[in-house]
Amino acid sequence: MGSGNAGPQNGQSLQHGVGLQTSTGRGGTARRPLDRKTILHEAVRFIDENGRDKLTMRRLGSELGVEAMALYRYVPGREQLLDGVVEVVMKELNDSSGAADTFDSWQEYLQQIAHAVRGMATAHPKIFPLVASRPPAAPWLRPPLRSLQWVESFLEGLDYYGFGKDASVVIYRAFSTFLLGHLLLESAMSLPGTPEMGAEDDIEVYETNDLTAYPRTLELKPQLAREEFDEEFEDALEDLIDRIALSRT
Amino acid sequence: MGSGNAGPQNGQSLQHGVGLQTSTGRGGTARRPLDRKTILHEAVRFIDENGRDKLTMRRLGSELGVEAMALYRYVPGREQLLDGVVEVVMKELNDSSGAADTFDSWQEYLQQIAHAVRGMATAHPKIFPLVASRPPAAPWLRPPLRSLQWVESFLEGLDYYGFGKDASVVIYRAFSTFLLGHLLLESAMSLPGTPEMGAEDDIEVYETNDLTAYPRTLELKPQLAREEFDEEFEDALEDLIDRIALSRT
DNA sequence: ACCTGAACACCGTTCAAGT
DNA sequence: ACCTGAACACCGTTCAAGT
Repeated sequence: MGSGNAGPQNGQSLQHGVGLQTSTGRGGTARRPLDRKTILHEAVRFIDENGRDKLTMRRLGSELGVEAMALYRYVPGREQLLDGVVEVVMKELNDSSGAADTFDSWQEYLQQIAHAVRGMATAHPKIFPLVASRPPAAPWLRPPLRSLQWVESFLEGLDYYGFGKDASVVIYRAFSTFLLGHLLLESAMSLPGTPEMGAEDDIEVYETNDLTAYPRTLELKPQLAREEFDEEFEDALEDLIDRIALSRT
Repeated sequence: MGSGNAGPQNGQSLQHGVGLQTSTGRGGTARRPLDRKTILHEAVRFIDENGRDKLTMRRLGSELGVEAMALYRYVPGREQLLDGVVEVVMKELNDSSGAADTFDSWQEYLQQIAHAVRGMATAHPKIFPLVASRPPAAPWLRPPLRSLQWVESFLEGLDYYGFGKDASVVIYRAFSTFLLGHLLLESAMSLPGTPEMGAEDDIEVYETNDLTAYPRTLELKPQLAREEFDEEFEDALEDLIDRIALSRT
């Protein structure tokens, strides 16, 4: 093991050949126009792949074939860039939701809404926490349902199915917390898990957290470990819809 | 105060502690022992006050009266420091929960549990998102209920009140998503809100997001804006407990 | 034993300057 | 009009050196 090696091994696996852009070759130079939309979409792609913390003005620039400073012409700063990322996925969500009047019942409508939001969360598990926790533009917009357009369309749908105004507000709130809880949990659980141990001595051990001090947890570990997010989501969604139906009187 | 001697004492076991102790440092006491616990508690205090993004190894060090590098003797790095912060507040939560057998019914027991977790979230609104979204140590621990000790004690309580193993797992999961949804929402909404506009000309305006394109949202804005988190939490908690009662058969 | 100085490889952001 | 070089004030982290 460590001979007097002076070379510092940094624990990062960065620097694998990325750049295929940067002019060179390709007779046409093919410089993308580089507008705000291009930047935001690249940012979404990058976070999907590498996670929020790896997104850096400099790295995003190089991914687009420009220096970081060029981005400031289109985006005021890193924070607003992240806001823009949230905007992009919310727009995807808006576009993926069907019109209210294409369903046979309000139950089906709400089901479809919920599934559309879940689709966004599972398509972008590393972005969903941003949707969930960035401060909303208006204080009465609740994460993760935080776009005016989305809320307007939702209220429209509820109106179409005959829900009154008070009921609509209650439903919007119940939906928000329901979706936030389930989807954030699902996003969080789908992510890597703490990347410990850089040393290459031990490999095993790990999995066993020494649960001997926690007998009940140990006993239930197999059941706790079997996650059925699909089923859990569907069951809880049905529950929620049933409760709404009951309160409709 | 003394100072009969003239001339600067050179060498000498420097107890001086004079000097740069930045602002918030307690004036009097000389050098704190600086162990892991001290560091973690200071980190909690700092995030409570300034938020996660402002917490920096260098700033935390200066808050404790040392250079940043001194922290690395007690904490492996910034990420693990944040993990430690989560540990600290989870320990507070464990200590604040009463023993299961001090309640008259399982309903009361669950109520108390839920309120204890909510207490943690509202005491540390800037830390709760960390509790909610850091990858859990074991993949079958769900945020925000992510400490082995907590889960063990919870399972113990459910056992005490006669819940079977399967029911306990179901309840643990339902509780997780319930608490995650409600408390994360509450934390997120209690935070500053996007700090736009640095100009000091107008104050008003702002509030009106030009909702003319969103008539239904505009109409419901007053009701949407009136947040009653207490009531909402209590109502939803009762609902959850009622559902558990029903499934108990 | 515990802490610091100095150094390295990064950051976000600004601004004058290039084309 | 759009981009870059250079610079500034920060970061996390390592390591040899101080006491």
